[in-house]
Amino acid sequence: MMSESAVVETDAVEPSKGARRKEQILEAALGVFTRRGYGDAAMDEIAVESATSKGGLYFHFSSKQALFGALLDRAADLLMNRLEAAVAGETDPLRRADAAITRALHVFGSHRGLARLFLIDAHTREFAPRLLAIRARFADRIARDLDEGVRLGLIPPCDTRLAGRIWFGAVNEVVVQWLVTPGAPPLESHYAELRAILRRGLGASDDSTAADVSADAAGAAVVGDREGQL
Amino acid sequence: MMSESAVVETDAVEPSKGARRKEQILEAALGVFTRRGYGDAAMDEIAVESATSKGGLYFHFSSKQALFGALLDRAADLLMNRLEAAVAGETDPLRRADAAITRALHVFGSHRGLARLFLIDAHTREFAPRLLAIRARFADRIARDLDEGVRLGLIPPCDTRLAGRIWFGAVNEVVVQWLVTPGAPPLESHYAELRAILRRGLGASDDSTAADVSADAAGAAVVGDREGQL
Amino acid sequence: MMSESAVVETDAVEPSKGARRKEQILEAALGVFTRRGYGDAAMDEIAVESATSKGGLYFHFSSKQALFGALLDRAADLLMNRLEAAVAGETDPLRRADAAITRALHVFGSHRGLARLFLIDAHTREFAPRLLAIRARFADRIARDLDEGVRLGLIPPCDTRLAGRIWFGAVNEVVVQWLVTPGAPPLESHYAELRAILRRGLGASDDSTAADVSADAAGAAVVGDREGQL
Amino acid sequence: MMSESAVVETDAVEPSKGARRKEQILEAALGVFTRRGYGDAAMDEIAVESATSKGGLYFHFSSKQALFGALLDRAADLLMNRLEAAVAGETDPLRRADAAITRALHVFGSHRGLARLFLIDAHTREFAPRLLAIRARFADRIARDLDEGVRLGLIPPCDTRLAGRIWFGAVNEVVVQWLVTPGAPPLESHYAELRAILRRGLGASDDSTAADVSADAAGAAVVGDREGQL
DNA sequence: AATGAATGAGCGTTCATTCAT
DNA sequence: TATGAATGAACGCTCATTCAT
Repeated sequence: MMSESAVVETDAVEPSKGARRKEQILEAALGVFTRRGYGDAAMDEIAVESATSKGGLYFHFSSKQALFGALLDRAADLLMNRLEAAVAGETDPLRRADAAITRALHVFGSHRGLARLFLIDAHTREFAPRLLAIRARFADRIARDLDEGVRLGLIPPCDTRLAGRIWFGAVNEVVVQWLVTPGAPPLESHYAELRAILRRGLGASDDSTAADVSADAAGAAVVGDREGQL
Repeated sequence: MMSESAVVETDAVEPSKGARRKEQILEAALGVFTRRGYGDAAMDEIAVESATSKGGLYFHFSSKQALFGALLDRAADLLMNRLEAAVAGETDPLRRADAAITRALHVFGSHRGLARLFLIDAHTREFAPRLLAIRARFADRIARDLDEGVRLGLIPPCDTRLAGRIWFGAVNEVVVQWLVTPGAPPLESHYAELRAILRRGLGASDDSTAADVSADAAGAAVVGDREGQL
Repeated sequence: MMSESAVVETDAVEPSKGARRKEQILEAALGVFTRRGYGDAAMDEIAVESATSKGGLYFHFSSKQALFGALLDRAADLLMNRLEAAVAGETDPLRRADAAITRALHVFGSHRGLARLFLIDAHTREFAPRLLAIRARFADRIARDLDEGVRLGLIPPCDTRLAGRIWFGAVNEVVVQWLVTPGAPPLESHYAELRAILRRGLGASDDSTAADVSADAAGAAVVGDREGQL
Repeated sequence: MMSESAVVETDAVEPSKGARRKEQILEAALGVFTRRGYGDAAMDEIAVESATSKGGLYFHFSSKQALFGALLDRAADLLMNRLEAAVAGETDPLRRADAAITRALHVFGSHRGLARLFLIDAHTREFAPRLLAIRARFADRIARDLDEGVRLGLIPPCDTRLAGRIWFGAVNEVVVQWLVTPGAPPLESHYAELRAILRRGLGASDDSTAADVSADAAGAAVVGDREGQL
């Protein structure tokens, strides 16, 4: 309906043909990297899958590494935007942190490919700095809210940076286990308890009325497991 | 016949020349995989480093993958032995779980290469099942103690498997961040707070008299950063 | 008919826009071929340097080879014009030959890039015939004067074609050595002795009053080392 | 007969299989480089022609450049050995220089491929230093004898290094013209006059009794145009 | 006339694996 | 057992050339 064209126009006034091509390539690349892992992904396959040519790939991206990097950056931006959006509706700092984590779980849960990219494939010498930055952004996002929580007396003082990392690590591991376990129950089934454990770990009271992601997921286009899509 | 018992002996008493050769190769392989990552490690280099030949490598291990797998298994066994040893001295289940985690941190902290291998490089399609099993062993180790803690009323009932994963994830992330951050403060500086957060997360009282790693590090042969050694 | 004279005009009066474009491209091409050598010169770079596009290049020249060929021809014409001009002022045949060689040394000496192009890069199967023709023109130029010298009894009869080649070869080698020797003394420092050796080789008396290049260099626009310019 | 095994043993006691392989490759490489020029020669073709595999090529030579370089070095050594041998029989310095040049003409004349390699293909940025060194060796060889000639008063003093270059350049050009001219008369037909011109150029008397190459070519295995052979 | 995105054959190089010795 | 020369498929990347606009 109306909202559809509205959404399209949000991004830019009709993406140029060049931009669309680039998008095509990124999409194909996500698929191939996801399926094969960085090392085993062949530019040839990405070329075929994106219905272009090897030369075309190199016209738009200067190298395999650059292509993967672009994918990573784009995914990071998107993820952070999602988190910011999820957090925007909350004022209580702990509930903001909650919301960020829950949304992250949610996004990864509906995008296995993205999750693989981020949490597994990117762990290579050459992408370490980029990945480090991304993880830092996430941990900061959490730590900032926790700091605020400390300031308001909601939780006792602690090393909030470390706590942010712990939270990220916990989410990460839960997602990775779920990623590599075929037939595992949906990620959602762990939301509540994960959240509770993390909150309690910081000495906050367990808040069972916490933000419900499935409620505010309005624009989040989460349809099952749409691989290769963000 | 004769040869069979001979083969059996290789495992325990007087390592045969063949077993020693295998050991030599595994040691060299650990070094190379550690330095270069799985993908960039060359069999050539392992051959040179183990003072054998490429043919020799393939006599003892059927493929690069098999070699890496063997390394992973061996390292996992050693790691778990360390954890069991650390845990053996404790009777209180929570302190046992504590001790396991602290020892894990400790081992990784003194063996960056090993940590990379386990926590990063092994994340490839082909090693997923093996890695999964290893992580499960670790999470189980924790979960078993937590179950006992619940049984004894030390902590309220909870999904202890999930908790195990959370603990592992937290440790994992803290170690990885430390791995990729040059000049980071020693891992030890985070022991206390990490432990506290995790314990509190399960509703246990903060136990400041918890097992001290530096005390039970007796057999831990932690000399600087002896890469390529367990 | 009409169009013919029009075409002719492009060569002399008011260069059409198209001809100017072609000139632009040839100039850029000279620079790039000179800098990189034929094999490593990229059409892309020539396109950028000539402020055109790849398509534009191919509109004016059917292929890379054709472009290089055109360059070679143009350069040859220019070089020969220079030689003819240098020779024009002399009536004594031996001094004419002298002048041609000296001027050649001079032109190459002030245009290293041109020298590379002619004396080195053009030695490829595909340009062999063109290059052969150019060398032949030069050798002929010399041989013609030598023939005249023989006719006048200035030198004893000899194989003047061979002598022309020898003279060219000597010049060539002296220039090439100078090209590839960084910090070599200026080419000029070898003029006198080279000339003497060549003349004597044909049994001519050494003529120390021979044409002085610096004197007749009037129109030779030798400003430092203006690569990419003739 | 007898002499055959004797010849084989001259070089070394039965060339090892590895050395033979290397020889095989060098021979094939000479053929391909000669036929296609350095830039257009494909390692694939060399592999096929040497009845090995691409991997085999790279086992013996670390790169295409290295392979070409080895060829160049080997050829240079052989050429210089030939020249030294030709020179050995002469005591008169001018006749020594004569002999060197005549032999060079002779060797090139019977090995077009070698000539191409040396005088044409090697003129690339990357081989410039190597080539320079080789040319310098040749020019030195000549210059040394000329110096001696000056010392003995056979020729008046002159810049013998320059003279060496001139001689080399003359030979070079005569050979190159012959190389690229199909159906040209044999190089030999120019020996006498070339020699005379060069000698006279230095003020030496024309010595028509000079060393005759065809006479001392005894062990030189010059059979028509045996390309790909040294 | 001119543009520049797109093509695709081809390149040099690598490396896990094999096998005659 | 052990060696190391040999293999060959596969890879990332380049670049002259084409063509819709």
